[in-house]
Amino acid sequence: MPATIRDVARASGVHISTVSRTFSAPHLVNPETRVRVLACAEELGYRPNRAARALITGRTHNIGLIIADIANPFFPPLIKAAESQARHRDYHVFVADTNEDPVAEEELVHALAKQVDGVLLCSPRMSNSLIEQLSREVPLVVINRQVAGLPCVMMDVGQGARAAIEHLLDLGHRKLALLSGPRGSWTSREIRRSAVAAARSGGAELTVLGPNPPTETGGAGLADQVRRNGVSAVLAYNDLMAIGLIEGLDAYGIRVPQDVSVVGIDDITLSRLTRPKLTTVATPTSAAGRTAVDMLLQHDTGVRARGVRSGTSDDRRTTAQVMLQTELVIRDSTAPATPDGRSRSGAVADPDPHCPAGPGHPVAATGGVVAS
Amino acid sequence: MPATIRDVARASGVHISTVSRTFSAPHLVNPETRVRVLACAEELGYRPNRAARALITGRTHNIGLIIADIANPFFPPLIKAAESQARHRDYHVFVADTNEDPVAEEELVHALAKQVDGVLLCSPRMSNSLIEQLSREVPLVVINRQVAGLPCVMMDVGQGARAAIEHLLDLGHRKLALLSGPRGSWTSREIRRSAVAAARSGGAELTVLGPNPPTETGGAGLADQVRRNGVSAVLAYNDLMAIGLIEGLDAYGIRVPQDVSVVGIDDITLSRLTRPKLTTVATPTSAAGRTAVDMLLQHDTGVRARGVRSGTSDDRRTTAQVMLQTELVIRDSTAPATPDGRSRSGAVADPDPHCPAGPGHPVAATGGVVAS
DNA sequence: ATGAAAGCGCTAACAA
DNA sequence: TTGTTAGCGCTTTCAT
Repeated sequence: MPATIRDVARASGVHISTVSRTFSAPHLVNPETRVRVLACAEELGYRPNRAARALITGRTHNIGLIIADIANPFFPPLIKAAESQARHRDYHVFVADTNEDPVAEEELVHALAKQVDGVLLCSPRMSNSLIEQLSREVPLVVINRQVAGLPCVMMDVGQGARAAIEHLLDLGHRKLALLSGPRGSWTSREIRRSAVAAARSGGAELTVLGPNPPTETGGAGLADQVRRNGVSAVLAYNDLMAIGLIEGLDAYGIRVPQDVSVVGIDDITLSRLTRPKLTTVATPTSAAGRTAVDMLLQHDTGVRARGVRSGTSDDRRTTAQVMLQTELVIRDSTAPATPDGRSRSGAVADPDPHCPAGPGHPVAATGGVVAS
Repeated sequence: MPATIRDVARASGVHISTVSRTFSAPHLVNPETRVRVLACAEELGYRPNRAARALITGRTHNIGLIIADIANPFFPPLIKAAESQARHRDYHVFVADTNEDPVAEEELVHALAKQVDGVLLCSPRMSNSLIEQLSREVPLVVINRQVAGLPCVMMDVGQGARAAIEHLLDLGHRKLALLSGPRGSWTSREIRRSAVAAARSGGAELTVLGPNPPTETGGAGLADQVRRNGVSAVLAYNDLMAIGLIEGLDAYGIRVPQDVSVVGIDDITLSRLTRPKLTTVATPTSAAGRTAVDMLLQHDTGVRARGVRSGTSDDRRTTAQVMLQTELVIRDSTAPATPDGRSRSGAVADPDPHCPAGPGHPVAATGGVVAS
């Protein structure tokens, strides 16, 4: 039986409202009284019931985090950073997994709406209009997607994809392929747009393969197509697909980077641990998680004034949109093309395998506001 | 302004208690009325406020999941499985990360207690007595640890470690090392106990190195010690450390498995993707997550009878303890020892790298009750 | 089958 | 500075 505010009031000989103030507005209570109340509360192990408090204040001190696939190694660092940041601000986090299913996404927002002060929508697959509509039910911050009028945290994968393509171009590759991501993914569209443009302006040919599930299996399954297309270099939607592709190519006896160069996106931990180590576009996922929480909580004064059911919700937060920088990290899965269109094995392809881990590749996390 | 029960009552011309019944006890309401109420609710987008409901029923329909480190690839599959299972049963999940800190663990349980119907404690680092004490504040299910009198979900790492050591013994290794895990880890103690016993009964020498942080870095940092100890085979607390160790050894020019054999524990996705592919003890993490949720919710009738503040909480759940099976998965990081005490490179060390993925290694997830 | 009324734990005017 | 009172959204006796 957890102690209630009444137990504490009784024990310390004051009215419950005094106990309430002791916790939510300490400066309004006599220091001596406060000490006594605090002592009794401590004694009884009393903790304010947040749900009861929320009922009247309108602030739950909870947030929701809706994730496309928790088991995808791209997300855990983001979840970790978001949870950590939220807890620093005394918020708890509901985490929910949609399995990349747009319908589950919507249902989850509805279900969570009443229990949270806001929801972080991470890599949503639903339509823009639906997202806008849901944002009228509960404050939303969108991660990995741009939605007009809503606060968004994006990573500049467009710039990253361009850098990746240009790197491949520099290495002499002229016949490229792009492994695109899931249908409905903003990130995938950005990558595609940027990659196509970069290839064109570089006078190279780029074949788009997809859409595909953003998994290792998704990548492995494309090995045959990549082989038959006769491309010498591939950019994948993410590291998982890139690694899957490398495995798949390996099964055909095609070596990376000697025969084909492969670039991933994300720089998940895994990408430093496979052989060859993956050349990839690092995305600042932890920073994205932190930033999204900050944006959500920024204007969360809560205080839905008692009884005031304003028809005009003019408490619209300033809908900043933040674009986080990405950075190309060159490792061992890319090498110069040979005249016949294949990669050439050489120094770049086989760096000293005995050199220690090295200083690592820093990830730029500087955010620049691109809209407001 | 979300619609409340009163709005629905007004719209459908009934009393709020009828609306309430429509949702929580539909059979008690006239079918025609029910249809009308439901229609109005739908129209208004009404959803019962779970927090308000919890205030009176005592059931929040939330659970807490406390994780040692979300970014450790061991946990995401467990989180995913737990969240999925919880949602199937109409529960939402708070996820919190302790960063392996026992103090954070305790604070988190307190903070979450009022908002959840129970907490899953995953790989807790705090003391048994504290866990028992906390379990009087909120129902607990302990994962990856055995605590007398409490429901626990364990994975049989003891048996796994024994199988791993025996595998190494079979390969002819006689000078072994164990990389132990974090201080306070039940899993680490079990592994150690079992590995020491297995080595002894096999007449082999086993050096225990640790405790260590359960990370890649933790493993890499031990390469020098492993080298100087002149062991020919190593069992690591987990795959991350094993992979880190392999990297670290590589920096010294020591090859795995030719010079040293390495076995991990967990079978995280990563372990199939590194070179060499890691020999490891597969632990059924998804099954553990599902099972833990089931155990927590099994007897969750909730209904803390109104006003009845029973001093004797005799609603103690049956405290079953479940031990999930593990399985040794032999891949490419182990090879026969040579007479001089090093591994010999050979067929086992270098299997056909071009053979496709293969059927994969199934993970036994059959749970056997070992106590009640 | 439905309504009336009390109350879960708490906060926030308002009074004193 | 403290107490009084009303009530957040909901469920649950108890009547009717």
